[in-house]
Amino acid sequence: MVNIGRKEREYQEREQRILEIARPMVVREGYHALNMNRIAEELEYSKGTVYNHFPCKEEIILALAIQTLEARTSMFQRGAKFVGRSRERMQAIGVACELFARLHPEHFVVEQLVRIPSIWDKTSSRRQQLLYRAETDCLTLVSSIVHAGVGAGDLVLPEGLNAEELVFGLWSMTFGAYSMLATNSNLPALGVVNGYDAVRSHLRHMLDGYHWRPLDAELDYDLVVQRVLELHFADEMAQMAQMAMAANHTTVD
Amino acid sequence: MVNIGRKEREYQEREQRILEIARPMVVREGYHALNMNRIAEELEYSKGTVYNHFPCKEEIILALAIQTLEARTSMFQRGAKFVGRSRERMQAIGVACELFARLHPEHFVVEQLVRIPSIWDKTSSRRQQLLYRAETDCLTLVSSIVHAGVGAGDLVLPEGLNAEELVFGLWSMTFGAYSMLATNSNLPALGVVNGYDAVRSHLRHMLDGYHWRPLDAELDYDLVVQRVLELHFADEMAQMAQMAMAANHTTVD
DNA sequence: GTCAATTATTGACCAAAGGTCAGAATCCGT
DNA sequence: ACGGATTCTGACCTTTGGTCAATAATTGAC
Repeated sequence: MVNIGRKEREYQEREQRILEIARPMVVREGYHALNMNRIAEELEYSKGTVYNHFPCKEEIILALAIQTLEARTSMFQRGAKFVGRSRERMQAIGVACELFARLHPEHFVVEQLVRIPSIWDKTSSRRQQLLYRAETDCLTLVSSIVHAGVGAGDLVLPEGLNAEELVFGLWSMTFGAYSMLATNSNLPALGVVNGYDAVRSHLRHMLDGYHWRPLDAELDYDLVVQRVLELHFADEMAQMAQMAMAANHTTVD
Repeated sequence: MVNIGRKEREYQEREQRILEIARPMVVREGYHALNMNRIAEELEYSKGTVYNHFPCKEEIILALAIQTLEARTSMFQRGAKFVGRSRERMQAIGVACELFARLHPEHFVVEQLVRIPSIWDKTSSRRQQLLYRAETDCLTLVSSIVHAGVGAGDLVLPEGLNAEELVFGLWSMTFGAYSMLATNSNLPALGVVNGYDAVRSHLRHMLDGYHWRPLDAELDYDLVVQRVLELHFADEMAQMAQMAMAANHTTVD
């Protein structure tokens, strides 16, 4: 049965290659440039073979979105390893979330696309379930920290709001803000100078509003961020520094 | 010159009709169903004439988005008429925002679409400027309330955060949350039972976090919402009630 | 090693849809 | 009524998502 194994492996590898080819197409040139002919060409297989893997173009988008979510969850998991009180660990998730958005803006484009009804509706419910599963995994990770906070007595949820709904709020804020930062070039003209700083401030004040202890005034969360970065995201911090340097150079030039 | 006037008027009316035809197409059947041939057919003019008005399909989406933003701004303006302290007036904007999202979910689809780079990039910078202008008008209205709050001493903005960035936070939260509520049917399964209530709670707690007086504990904002609805959105309240009744009926049936 | 059955691959083909433009139709001032 | 300007038309072109009958490759029984 070693041959069946090889076949299967080759099939999986080709599926990955299709996604590797498709992602930069979507990211660099937009949804319209995602072209089945071009994918087949770059893959060096015929179009029919590509359609053997994905029944339609939209299914590729969905597959990319699932990968994206998995990548984000794994980033969140690294943040969640931070040892500390519940709100510190939530701050660690926030660090992971911001890093993910800033280092991999390409993932965001895909997440926005997959929400478009005319794209979503063309995909198979099998893969839709996979995305839902990935989404659940990510949300469960975050809401477990909320539950821990409630359990430790650091947080009291107001009546009529459950832990998942609180996470929904954090998710909405980051999704909305990072989407706009990635796509709305009018923001600086509107007076939004540093969007990422603003998001961090909003999240912190929102959790303060819910009285999640220790409050911002009771603990230096900037220090927590520093420690999270050093302990769990050293590589990403270096990448960010490199990006900042590159940006400086182009500004100077 | 009365004839030139008539011509011009007919041209404008036809442009409106194109948008009236296009909106339900996008809303009911999605972006893919927005079809220039069908528009021409329903308009009872040839395709070339439609292209006289809009150089490409995407330009129609952008025009719809501008209309949407104008409709939202006018709703916000009605809310802003509420007489009270700054945070009460911000609450009135919140009421307008939620009503707009719930009563006109079709507008949301368009706002999401126009952010897609592959759509945005195909539009004329002339119309892009129009959208930016409409966006500025809306944001300015809201940020003027923040400024009023600061001026009255009810709100002290933390260092490094300006009024526009605070509004950006409210905007991100509502945009992100209402987008997801409109497109992610997995939310109830994730535990998000009542998304709209959650958003209201988040906004309130966020503003509490910023210590915008009077705090939630110092004033009954549910009562403010009631008064805003009665004073400025009586029609919309009736519509909501009707929608709720219709939903009940289908549930019962 | 051979061969038939099964499976995988191909690329010509189709239909749908965005976009163009030369000519037809209409309008308008004289 | 006329001629020039403007507007409108729809046949036509191109691109591209998607199909499927024909072909090639693989496999396993003998």
